[in-house]
Amino acid sequence: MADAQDPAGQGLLFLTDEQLRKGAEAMFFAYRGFTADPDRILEKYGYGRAHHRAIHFIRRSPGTTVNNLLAILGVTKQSLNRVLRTLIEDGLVESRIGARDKRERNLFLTESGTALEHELSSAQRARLRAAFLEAGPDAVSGFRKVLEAMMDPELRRHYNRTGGT
Amino acid sequence: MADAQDPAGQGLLFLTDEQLRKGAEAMFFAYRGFTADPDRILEKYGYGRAHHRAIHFIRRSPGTTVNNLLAILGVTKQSLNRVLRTLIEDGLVESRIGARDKRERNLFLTESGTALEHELSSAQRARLRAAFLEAGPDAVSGFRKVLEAMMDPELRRHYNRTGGT
DNA sequence: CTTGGAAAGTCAACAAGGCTGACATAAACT
DNA sequence: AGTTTATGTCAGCCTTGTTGACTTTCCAAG
Repeated sequence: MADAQDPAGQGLLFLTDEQLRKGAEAMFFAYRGFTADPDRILEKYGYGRAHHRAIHFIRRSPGTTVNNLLAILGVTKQSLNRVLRTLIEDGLVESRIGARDKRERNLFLTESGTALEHELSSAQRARLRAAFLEAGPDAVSGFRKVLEAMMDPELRRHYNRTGGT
Repeated sequence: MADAQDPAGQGLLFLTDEQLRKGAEAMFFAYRGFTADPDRILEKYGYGRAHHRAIHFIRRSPGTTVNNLLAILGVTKQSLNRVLRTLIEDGLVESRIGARDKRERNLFLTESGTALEHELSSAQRARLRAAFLEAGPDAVSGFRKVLEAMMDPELRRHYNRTGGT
């Protein structure tokens, strides 16, 4: 029954139900580790993961609009707005009325917003750097390949819309 | 500045800040895809991700105790208890008083609990299977290696406590 | 120039699922 | 007998998600 996915038994052992379940658990446990360090930092400031996500994507695309952020984050505008409002009130994010289209708001990190972004991403990158080093470049390439294949097509577009070679 | 992490410029390009940020986004977008299918199924039954996690780990270790589940899931007993109570009331999970230690409760999936577990894990495995196939066995190996390196040591123990070769 | 619709913001209400703290019970251990 | 452990439960709080209704601003087409 372990070979239900591989009746011929030749080389598809990485697709057995057991291997797939194991992959699912790997995602679950790894994601916990992935968010653990930023979560601890956010708590100091009274923020949550939602604030982190907003800050991250504003840094990635300075001047991005609320609508664009909504598409990336996949939440409702009311939910995002609540988070954004506190960040603006606290002076971490600046919302400028659009130049071309004045209905739009262009979002930027302020100096202190940039500082928090850096604190958060430093911690997260440290964790990833250690994992990447331990696993090695080939493993990292595979990691990226599998994760990309796991994304919804629409999100995959957003993922590929950025820089890194 | 792209090479701040690789002053020598020789072969550590996968550790640049840009690559690490990209890896972080990969985790974020992929996790969204990873949970999307089960989330849709859970909604049909009025459950959430918390129920899925409980069901998953009870199936993985039938007869597991509440305490063990708490350690794996990393939530408070009040939070887990709320989820567990609904699953027991709905007849998806059975809670038997421990044989050796009568303070403990041993948790099992009932027939209908097993059915829901199967529906959830089927959807999740289908997504993973497609991703694994697209990426190939070597990529999958790297995927697993990086994710394992990303876990907190304590969770890594739980991860390695199970079966799959 | 008016009107239709898109972009954004706001208010209210609600739910899931985290959390803390306090307390109850039963069983096991010392 | 007294303490510790495992579990359950009540009450209350927070974050972050949801829906629905409504307003304001403003672009663009008729």
